[in-house]
Amino acid sequence: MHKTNIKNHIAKVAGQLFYKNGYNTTGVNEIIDKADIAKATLYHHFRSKEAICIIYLEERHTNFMQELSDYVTSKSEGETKLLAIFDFLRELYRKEEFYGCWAQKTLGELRPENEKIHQVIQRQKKDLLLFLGDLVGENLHLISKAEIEKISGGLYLLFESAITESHLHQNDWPIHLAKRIAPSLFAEMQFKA
Amino acid sequence: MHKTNIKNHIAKVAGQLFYKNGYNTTGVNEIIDKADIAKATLYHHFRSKEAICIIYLEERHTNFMQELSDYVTSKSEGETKLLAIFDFLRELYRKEEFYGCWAQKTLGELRPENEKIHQVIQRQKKDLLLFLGDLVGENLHLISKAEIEKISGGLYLLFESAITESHLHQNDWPIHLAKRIAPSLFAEMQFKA
DNA sequence: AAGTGGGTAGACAGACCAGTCTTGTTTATA
DNA sequence: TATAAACAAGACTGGTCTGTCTACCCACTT
Repeated sequence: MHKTNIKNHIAKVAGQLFYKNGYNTTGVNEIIDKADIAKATLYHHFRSKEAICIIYLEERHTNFMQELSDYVTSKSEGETKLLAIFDFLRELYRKEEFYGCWAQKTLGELRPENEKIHQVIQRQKKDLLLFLGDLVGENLHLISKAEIEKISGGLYLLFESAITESHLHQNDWPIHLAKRIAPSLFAEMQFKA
Repeated sequence: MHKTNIKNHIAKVAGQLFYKNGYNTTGVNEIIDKADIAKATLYHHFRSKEAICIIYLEERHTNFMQELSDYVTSKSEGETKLLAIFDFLRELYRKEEFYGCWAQKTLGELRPENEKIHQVIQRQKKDLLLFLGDLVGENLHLISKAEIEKISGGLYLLFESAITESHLHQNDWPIHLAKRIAPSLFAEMQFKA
């Protein structure tokens, strides 16, 4: 273990455990065991378990958005680029250690009075929605903002359930189906480029 | 408290707590406090906390499917009936005590090795999928089974994310949007009746 | 050579967890 | 009226939880 970046190391290990086993069922003792550090070290770097959770959520989100963005950027303009978001999901699904949407999982575990994390997750999903809005705007000849919102919102709904349902059913048919029906969202639209 | 149906009473109270606050963060002590019963009574009726959880999931599901079925039955044939599933969701959303999908919430809290509950939830979602398949078959003139599966699968994906996302965003736009884009799934199909 | 800061190990506190058990009360029914 | 089942109240077991604390180590700088 290189001491250069223990904080990152803790966050990474904790994140893997949170994602796989859930936030509540993962104890700090399990984290320090797996990370091979002392408890005092953990609490030297993080104020609380919840603080680790927030770092975990933000790290995953940043990473996910970056990778998604990189992935679609490499695809050719137009319909291909829009539908590539589902190919990205399929690759994500195929990776070992896929357990659905980390944000939804975490959200479901918290009591409603925990508003801090709820807000973090809401903001992240709005991020995704904005990203899809831009993507639609850049790849379709649309007249109104309303149409962009309708189409990107539709992609968003399909995208989200593709993640969740493929995990639930332990099968990637929701991802393929989402990709297959997505084109009907912009059937009468013209593609750019 | 009428002694006639204490088991149902316990399941109901526990279910409310599980749904609102999460399975793991709800302790049996909280359940017996809120249900106003003794701990021995709880364990007289249920083998374990997990047993209550399974009853809770099954009760919710049965109830939900029955109400959904009743709701759509009352609507006129064709497109109206298919889209009524989203109106049903909107009413569900408006009710107090809406916290998204109980099954997804519960699933996200469990460690992957807990297969029993995972299977229960998988079966329930397949139930819903079958119900939608029947509904589509009865209300659209379709030629192939493949088309029924595509359309009902699409409705399923929209339906599921409408529930989840309306809770996440604390707003019912996902439900309205899902209803609005659903018709593009069967745009070129002919409605029966 | 002394001091400083990030790390280790692990005991500890105080709360809570699921589940068991004992004791006694109420209720229904035979 | 006798009996058994359902329920109440809560002590108790053995364990886990988050978070704090002490005490020590070691590598670095000054």
